[in-house]
Amino acid sequence: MALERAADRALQRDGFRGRIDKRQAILQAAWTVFSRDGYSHATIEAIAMEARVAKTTIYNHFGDKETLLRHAVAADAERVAARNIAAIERLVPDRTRLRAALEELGYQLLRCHCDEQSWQLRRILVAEVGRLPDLLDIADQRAMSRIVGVLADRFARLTIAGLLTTGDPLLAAEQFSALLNGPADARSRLGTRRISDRELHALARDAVSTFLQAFGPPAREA
Amino acid sequence: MALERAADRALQRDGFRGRIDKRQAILQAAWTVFSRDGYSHATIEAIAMEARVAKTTIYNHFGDKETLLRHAVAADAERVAARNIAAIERLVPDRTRLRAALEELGYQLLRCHCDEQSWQLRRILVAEVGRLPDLLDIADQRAMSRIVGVLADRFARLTIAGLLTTGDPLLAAEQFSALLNGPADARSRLGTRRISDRELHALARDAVSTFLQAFGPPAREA
Amino acid sequence: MALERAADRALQRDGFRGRIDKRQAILQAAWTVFSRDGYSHATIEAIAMEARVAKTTIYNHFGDKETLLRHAVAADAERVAARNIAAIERLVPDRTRLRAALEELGYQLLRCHCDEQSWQLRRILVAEVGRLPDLLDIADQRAMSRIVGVLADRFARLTIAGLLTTGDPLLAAEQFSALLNGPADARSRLGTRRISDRELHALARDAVSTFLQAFGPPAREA
Amino acid sequence: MALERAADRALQRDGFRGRIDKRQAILQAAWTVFSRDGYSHATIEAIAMEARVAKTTIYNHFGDKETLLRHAVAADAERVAARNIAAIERLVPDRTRLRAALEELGYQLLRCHCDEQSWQLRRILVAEVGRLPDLLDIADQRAMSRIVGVLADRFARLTIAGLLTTGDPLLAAEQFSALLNGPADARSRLGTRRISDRELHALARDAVSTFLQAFGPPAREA
DNA sequence: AATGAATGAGCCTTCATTCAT
DNA sequence: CATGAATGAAGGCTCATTCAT
Repeated sequence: MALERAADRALQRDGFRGRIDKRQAILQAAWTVFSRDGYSHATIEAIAMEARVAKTTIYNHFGDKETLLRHAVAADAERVAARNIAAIERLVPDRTRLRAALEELGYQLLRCHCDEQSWQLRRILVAEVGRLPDLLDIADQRAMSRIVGVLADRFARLTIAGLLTTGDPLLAAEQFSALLNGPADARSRLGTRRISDRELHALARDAVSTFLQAFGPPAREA
Repeated sequence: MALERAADRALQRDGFRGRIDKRQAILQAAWTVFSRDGYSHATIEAIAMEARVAKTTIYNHFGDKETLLRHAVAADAERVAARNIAAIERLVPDRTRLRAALEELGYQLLRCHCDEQSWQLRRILVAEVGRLPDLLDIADQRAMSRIVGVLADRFARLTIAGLLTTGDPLLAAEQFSALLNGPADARSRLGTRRISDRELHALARDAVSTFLQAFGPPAREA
Repeated sequence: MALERAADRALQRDGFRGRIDKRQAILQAAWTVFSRDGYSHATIEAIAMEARVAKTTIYNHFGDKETLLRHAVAADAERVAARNIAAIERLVPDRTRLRAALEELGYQLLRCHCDEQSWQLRRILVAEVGRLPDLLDIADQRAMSRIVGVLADRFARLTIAGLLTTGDPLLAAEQFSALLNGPADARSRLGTRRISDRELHALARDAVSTFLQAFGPPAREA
Repeated sequence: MALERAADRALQRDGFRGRIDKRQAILQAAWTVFSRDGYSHATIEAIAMEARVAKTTIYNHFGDKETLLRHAVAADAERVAARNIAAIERLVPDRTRLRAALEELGYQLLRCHCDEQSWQLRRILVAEVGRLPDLLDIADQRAMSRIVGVLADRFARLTIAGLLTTGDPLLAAEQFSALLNGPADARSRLGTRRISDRELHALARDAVSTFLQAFGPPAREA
């Protein structure tokens, strides 16, 4: 809400040093610091320095640390969602190379999932969900739910097109995600270890393989 | 190591400045507080009060907050692992009701997974893995790895018995877990919402269903 | 360096959470407390109270206790040096009453040396030089060295004027100081006991007497 | 006082590991730690470890930290005094090489004065004299006063023997010490820097030179 | 709206000291 | 007497937050 107010004056004058918009700078800096240090260890001062802004300015814009976190999380969730959805929407229903297409999609989703930024978002969510439960709402409605939703849509269309056999596209979408992310989480040691591209491809292949045996096209694919 | 020293005097009277088993009391209290408040928000003082002990006593036993966390995590991981493994080992290879048995196993694992204690352990791990990477090692080697390992063993036996078709039992175990936990995580809103028993059963059924289509017995079971 | 920033607003009103010149107030309070209690026994809280300032303000200005000590020592060394040098510069080369003039100088230097403030500075230096060796540099270059240097200059001029016979004016200055301070230190029990003015005069006389026999004017004074 | 009680049983039985006497071990350890870390930074625990003794044992023997310090200081003062006095007593009244003998004495006294242990004793005295004034009495009556006293005696004898001209041997002794130690203190940066033997000899020569011009034999020695 | 200075609450940790055996 | 465990009282330092300009 307050997030937009600033956008309007994003182009206004502003004395000295060229600057995009303080509010934006703060949000970026906040995310940088929050995701680097975790919410509790992050300090407003660090964020202020990163944003080249006085501490008080942050308070003027966001009121307090929690609110700042909420805004930062919202912004990041948006970014994360955008990347995931873009990947999903590249999935074309092509009868002849369904498996390849799904594998490519799986790979792309895994890349998003294993990205540092994604991990950091999840880390903060998990860490703070006890104290700040609404954080999850924010992130969920901007990223998680939307992503699975879009994926389910795709699967529904593929089902209609006779390429998949999903009684419940949403369930299929959830399981597709789970088959991708579950093993990846284990292998990346909660995002601590980088997973090579080759490994990612392998993970995608395994997931798709299982997925297709359960939800593959009606007749063939025994 | 030093963890056992205390056990010896576990039976003493309580005396004035009693001693029963302070170490154990501290460990329990630590876990209570850590998992309730998160590592950073937890204070040694709160733990001391919870354990009915002087703050310094904690330092005498564990040195510092981090070390205390490590010990507490280790202890809890042990508990979590025990419960999971017990559930797995109850899985009997019975040809006629394989599906029912797997569903029961899935349900039990889900109950473990969705248990508050489990969630708290995971929360702390995820939250602090950046700053304290060895925490993951501790938990992984005491719980996560062991659990998947035992599960894989089971699947291997079932494969040999001709009840499953798993080329790579470890992969099967990972995917089985993923199919269970992934959807559960989403539905429980990262452990924030309790999932009803009925829901858990449903989740188990869905997971097993997909699982069996991929890894079911060779001939039958279309 | 940062020491001056505050000077600029030295004239402001006092306001509610006044500001007059906190930095200066802190420095003074710090010296009061440090020299009263010694570095280790002094607490930041005591200093804060003495300066009527919040503890944090001290940290904002000086970063930590050590740095605060360094600044306080520097400030005090400056004061001590000023007094000593002023005394030395009052020494006029007068042929007829050289002895009287030297005795007066000796007396003045002893007064400086035996002053509480001087003793406190020395106490802290000696006590902490092990842990904080650079303290000595600070004090030395602001007080000790300068003082002996100025004294040596004076003696050099007197030598040129034929009033003294100092092959090495610096040595003469050092020995002059030593003859004054050494006995004074013993008599004052490391600054614990006040020495009466009569005693100080006597000490000066003894020192000058010995000094002149070694460095007195060329011809006479066998 | 309590110091002697233990000495009596120094040879008694004592269970286990061969040991000289716990009390003695504690005293040594105390001095080691006190002089290494300074009184405030020294911890009873460190002393206990150094002495291979339980903390409580220290309390059994000495009651509290201050008392322990007093005893340790007393013991060390004794040691320091012994070394100094030994040096002084080696001074023989020899007409033909008085200067050489004095220089040798000066050199020996400087070595004592500049010794680490001496500095540490002085450091602690100076640091704590405010809070624990009786420390000075202890050290003074066991070391400082005795040393100057013995030196004054020597000078008195030399005066009677016609080798020196000291109206007040005590003054002469004090000034002799001052001429030695004053410059040495400056050059050693309060005991921080080691002074080479050559330098020490030079310092002794300078001191003796001035000293003899003031207190040399009656007629000769211009 | 932006800033520099100041604040108060609190946290981790240390240490001299005391119990109970 | 010696010991291991436990304690209470601080102390240094950090941080979110607020004034006053």
